[in-house]
Amino acid sequence: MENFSEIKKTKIFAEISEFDMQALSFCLKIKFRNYNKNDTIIAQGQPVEDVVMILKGGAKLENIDPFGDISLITKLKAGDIYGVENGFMGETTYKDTLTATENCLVMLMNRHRLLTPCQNKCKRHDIVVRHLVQMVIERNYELTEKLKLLSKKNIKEKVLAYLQAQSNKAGSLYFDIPYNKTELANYLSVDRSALSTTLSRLREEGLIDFDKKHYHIKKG
Amino acid sequence: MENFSEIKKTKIFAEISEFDMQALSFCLKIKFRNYNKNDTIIAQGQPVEDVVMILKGGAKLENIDPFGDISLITKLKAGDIYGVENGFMGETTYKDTLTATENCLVMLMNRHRLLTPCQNKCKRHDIVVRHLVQMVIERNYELTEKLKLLSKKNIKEKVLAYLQAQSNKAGSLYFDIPYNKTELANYLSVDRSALSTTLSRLREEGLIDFDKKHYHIKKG
DNA sequence: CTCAAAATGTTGTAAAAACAACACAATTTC
DNA sequence: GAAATTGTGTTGTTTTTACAACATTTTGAG
Repeated sequence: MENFSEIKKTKIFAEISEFDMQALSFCLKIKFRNYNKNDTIIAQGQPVEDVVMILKGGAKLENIDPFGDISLITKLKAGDIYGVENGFMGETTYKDTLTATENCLVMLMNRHRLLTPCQNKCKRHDIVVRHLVQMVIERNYELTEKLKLLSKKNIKEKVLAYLQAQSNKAGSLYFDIPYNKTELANYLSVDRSALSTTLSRLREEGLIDFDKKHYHIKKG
Repeated sequence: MENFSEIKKTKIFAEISEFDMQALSFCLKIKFRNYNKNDTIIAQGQPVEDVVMILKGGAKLENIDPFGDISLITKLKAGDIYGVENGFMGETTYKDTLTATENCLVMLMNRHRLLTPCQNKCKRHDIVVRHLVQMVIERNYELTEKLKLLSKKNIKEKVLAYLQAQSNKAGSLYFDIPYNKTELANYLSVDRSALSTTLSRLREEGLIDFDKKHYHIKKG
């Protein structure tokens, strides 16, 4: 089956055999698209048709507010999905913009088919729904974490909380983050130069060290 | 059945008959608790045992960070739940504090039983899970909305975006919000007096009007 | 490898927010 | 209904942040 090797790698479809995937492909009206770096995969305001899954490459999810200000919501990598909430909430248009940050292979699934138990009551479909729920809950968890970050009252606390969370996630005081400085500022909703100053001061104080996307939290 | 009239009013159990609820009660190891105003329903750090649902009354969900700063995440009212994500994510302790803001009747459900399809493959259980998923997705949606608020770069934009969202939700330019000024400041993670100043200026400019928890957005 | 574009750190300045203190209003409690 | 508690608006001060401009470094495309 087309692109099955990539599909197999994703959490949602890992348990599905190629034969079952064949049927599921039909059931979910699966389509594939290729995008080049910087291509728009989904444009905010577009009518909601599909749930999108990144199969290869990466993309950034951004929101543009009425004033034209852009904020980085998160980055998506292979296996990540976008559009389930929109589908479930009965939204008629996408509420964010998804842009390829590198060349991408993307899989589109019909949102109605994905969320409504299929007529055939196929086991495969159930498995997919179960994983989908799991992913939504994980996403929920991440959103809550980010919310706690943005609730901090100054840049220093935001950065430290972010780095601490990343450190915990990595299980080490040495870790890489997915954002460069410009993107991190955007992610934390703070001014880039202010973030730069804060990071420099934290390094000065001996609390952290960093190089490019690599960071180190110095305890004690 | 005990408290069935209250249970019946909630979205999750609305479709369940008293007879089925009887069985479900056993299946989910349902317990009831009464709390007085200001009582702690869940203390942050406590081991996760149950998913909590407010049956009567109201509560506030707050998070206390390592510095001791408290931030208001949201208010819960009858029918709202807390603890599903914790359960699903394999967390061993509750990550937030839930406090009764008025006298409360609360229902506790065993988190394992709630999330794992039951042995009896009972239809009732499936219905509950489906509604649960719906609620998690709605919550996800709300979190995303709040995230967009907190991403705004100044208090004025935060307030206006919040009020706009509430106005949309109510479907009118006249609407009530669930927070008083102090709580709103907390919810938006801004200083109370700064919020007060901003609101006064917005009223001065003729953009909005308000009294207590009642607001009015003046267009054009 | 070369050159253009993007990212980064730094600095000074202006704007915004936090903080603190207070008077007064509203609400709750007994 | 009186007293105590909590909420609100205002003001002045301090701290933090955003903004803008710039020099340098890094990255990426051809």
